[in-house]
Amino acid sequence: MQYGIKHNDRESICEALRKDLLTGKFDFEQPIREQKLAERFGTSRGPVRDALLRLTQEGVLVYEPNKGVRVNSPLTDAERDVVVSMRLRLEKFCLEAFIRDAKKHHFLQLSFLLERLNSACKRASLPEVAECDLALHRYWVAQASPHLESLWLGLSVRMTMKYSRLSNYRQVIEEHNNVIHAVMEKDVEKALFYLEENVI
Amino acid sequence: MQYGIKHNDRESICEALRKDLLTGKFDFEQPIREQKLAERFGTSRGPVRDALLRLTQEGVLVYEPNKGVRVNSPLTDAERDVVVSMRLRLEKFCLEAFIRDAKKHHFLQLSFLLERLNSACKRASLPEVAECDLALHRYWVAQASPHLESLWLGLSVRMTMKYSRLSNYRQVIEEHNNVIHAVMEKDVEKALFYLEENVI
DNA sequence: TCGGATTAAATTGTTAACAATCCTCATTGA
DNA sequence: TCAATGAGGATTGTTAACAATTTAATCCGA
Repeated sequence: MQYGIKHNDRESICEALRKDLLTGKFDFEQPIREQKLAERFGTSRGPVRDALLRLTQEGVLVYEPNKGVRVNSPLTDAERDVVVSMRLRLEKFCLEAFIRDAKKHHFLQLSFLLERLNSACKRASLPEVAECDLALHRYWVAQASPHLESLWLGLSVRMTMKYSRLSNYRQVIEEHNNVIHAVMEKDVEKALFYLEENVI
Repeated sequence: MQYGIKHNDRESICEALRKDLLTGKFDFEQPIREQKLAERFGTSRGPVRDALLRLTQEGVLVYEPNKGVRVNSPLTDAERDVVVSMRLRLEKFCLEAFIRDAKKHHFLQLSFLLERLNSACKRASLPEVAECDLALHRYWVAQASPHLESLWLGLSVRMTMKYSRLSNYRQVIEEHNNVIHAVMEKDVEKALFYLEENVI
């Protein structure tokens, strides 16, 4: 299943906003207005509120009663360290399970996602690289444990927001190639090693 | 600040539902109807939808487009292990920071929450024990890192749902006494040791 | 009797209007 | 001049009605 498929408004609005937030299109501390977003997405305020509520729960936005939401302040370095180690713990578990159970078409999908990341890097488009990077990691998490997917998403978005290592495109490709080749060879040790290198 | 203060409908509905879900008042697999909840809480479906959406994001409920939500299936043992270790990583970080920075009135609040847990245990009321237990842990997390509070909540609720060790009331009190006395003495080592024993 | 199409009911998704709250800024009075 | 006050607008919170979708029941024909 692709992530591009949008079931309803609140889903698609949420994904679009998350993308904007990850690439820094909203100012910190500046409130985000529901009406404005509703006009932008061509809906009423209802679905927009749903999306904002969800992004609040993910920690991307922060909410004050009767005042709306604004971009959350960045994590401290110490907080980020904690989040990174939690994400690693989670993603290692999932990657191991993925390698154990993956069938041929899963590997195929992986190649496809890697190629998409590759192409985004060549175009040097930061928003697309960020999206493809997350989509790739998300794939093995979702396959291995749907239960933990939304938990993983919250961690990843929050730690990606702080600062993005993604601007070194050559390195991004290199790192993911390493991980995925190890996965293809079903070499758990090596895959986890490269993953640790990648998720920092 | 107390958690009992409700800013608006969606907050209070969310807390009430979470409490019910933690103590198993809804059947697995049985869909949860918005209209029914709206009548129960004396509101319209709007705030109910907000609460359900939020609980979905926390992983307590699972959502299917056009079909509503139902109670999520429990974690596998392996998944639960991962969640427990993540929560421990997070909570150790927070408890350490809390001990470092806490002032007198924080300790006072801690005593109050411990007393509330004590009293709930004496009354042998499982829902209240569960709530007081979470409120206690939540306090030092919220104090140490508001950023990570909602993340912590998701982890805790999800792992508590699987099975509750809380029915052994004597042990609950014992464990929390140990942790909090260590905190009061600002003995980080000991506090973390007892916390590890407590969060399983 | 069984399977498939059709209709009706129930439920979720969306919208626009209204209520409540917050913010801005001009006015007032000392 | 400056702080307190209050009116007005802007924004969020809630509601009820409507649209779209799913689920259940009915009917029909083989």
